[in-house]
Amino acid sequence: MLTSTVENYLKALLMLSNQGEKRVSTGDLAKSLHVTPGSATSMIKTLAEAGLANHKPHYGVLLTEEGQTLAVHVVRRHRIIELFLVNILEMEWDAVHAEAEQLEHVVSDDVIARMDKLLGYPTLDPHGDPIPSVDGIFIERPLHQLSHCEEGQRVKVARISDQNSSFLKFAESHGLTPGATIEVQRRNEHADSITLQSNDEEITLGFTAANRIEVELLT
Amino acid sequence: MLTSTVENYLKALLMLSNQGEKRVSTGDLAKSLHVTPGSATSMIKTLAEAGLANHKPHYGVLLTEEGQTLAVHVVRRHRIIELFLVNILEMEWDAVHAEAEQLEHVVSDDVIARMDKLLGYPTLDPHGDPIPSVDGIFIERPLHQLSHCEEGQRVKVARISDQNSSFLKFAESHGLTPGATIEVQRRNEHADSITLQSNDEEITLGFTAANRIEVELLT
DNA sequence: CACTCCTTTTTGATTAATCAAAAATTATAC
DNA sequence: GTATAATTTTTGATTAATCAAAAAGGAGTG
Repeated sequence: MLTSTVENYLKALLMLSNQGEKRVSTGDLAKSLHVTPGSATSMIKTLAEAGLANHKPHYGVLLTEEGQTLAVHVVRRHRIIELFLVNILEMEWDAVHAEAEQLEHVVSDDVIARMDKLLGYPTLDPHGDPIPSVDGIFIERPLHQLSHCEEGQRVKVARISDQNSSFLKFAESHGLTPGATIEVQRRNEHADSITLQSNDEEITLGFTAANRIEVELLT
Repeated sequence: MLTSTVENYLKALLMLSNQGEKRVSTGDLAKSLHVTPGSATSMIKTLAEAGLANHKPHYGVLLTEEGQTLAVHVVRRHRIIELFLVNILEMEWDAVHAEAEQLEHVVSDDVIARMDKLLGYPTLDPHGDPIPSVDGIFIERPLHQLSHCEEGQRVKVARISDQNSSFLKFAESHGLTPGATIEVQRRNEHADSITLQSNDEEITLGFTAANRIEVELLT
């Protein structure tokens, strides 16, 4: 069996490579896992020896087919657990990421299958991220970044791609949760900001924050 | 935070000492955790240095107040998780022990509190073992060992004190689950066996097996 | 008291994961 | 085409947990 640490490296590699599209640098990997570059290098070697990654020294790493499959399964476990914690145990959506981070490494496939069933075979987690199927298929929707929307555009919030608890709390407090409908009032390139109508309040977000909110365009 | 390994040693010490009644020998501890005596000795030292256990070299270990409190909390987590897996996720009662063994080390107190609430603040786990309260109180019932019951005695199964999956499967298949009512038909000291009427079948158990079944006497 | 037996402790090695700091490599600049 | 900067890799140490095997300790027997 894989250690939690190995699973975390696999998951990070999956994310940083954009599901295997591009090579990942040692430095980026190290940063994303909060370890030193030396630690990343040595784990990369371990993964390569185990046939889970492909390493060209000084030119980055990429998961092998096998590594990618394992990584996708960790992501699947993570997202099913998150939804379970929110829907069944009624946890706050900003707290479940940290909890799932721990559970994903120890929960058996049997338990995941039962959670999946109890949840009605969901396809999206509480943050709007797709839940890969058992055979590792991601169903990606064609989404747009809120930061790129034009004035007057009405949109449906589809996904918050930031797991930071305080950002999630902030988003929720302004009605920016998956499923919510909002309208872009104004955008100001110079001020680097976009103003939205959400429920009956008006909020202005910087582009960096608006970047983390993905939407579906309406009408 | 404590490592899973430390938590497992604490739990084993709690059990082997009969909730702190008697000192535990290094050998017994090692055996119960499937490690060599040397490993046990070195962990005992670690626990003693951390103030979680009291070690008299060559004369056994005992948990300190602090160690005992921590151990009881691990047991509480374990048993709530077991009941959750059976009642909410509908797992088989013989499979939940192994799963809970993993989960007990990573599930947060918040999740345990939510499971506890969802289950209706239960006091017994699926095997009839008491679930300690948040403040560490065990409610022990006055139970009898089935092996000591007399002929003609009608009893209610209260607890199966064996977590072995195949034994649990066997017990269940003969109706020997907590809550079931059975009657002692015969006991035979020489044959080391006891014969029971359970549902509409008759089964004979050796005393060793009957020892693991605890009961409440009826009428 | 000495001898043996059994248990416990100690010692030295190993594995996974990490870090800090030194060395090597690649990329960039002039 | 050498020097400089940035990144990556290597090296050597550390920590937690373990094992195998050697050494030490306690208990019972004669």
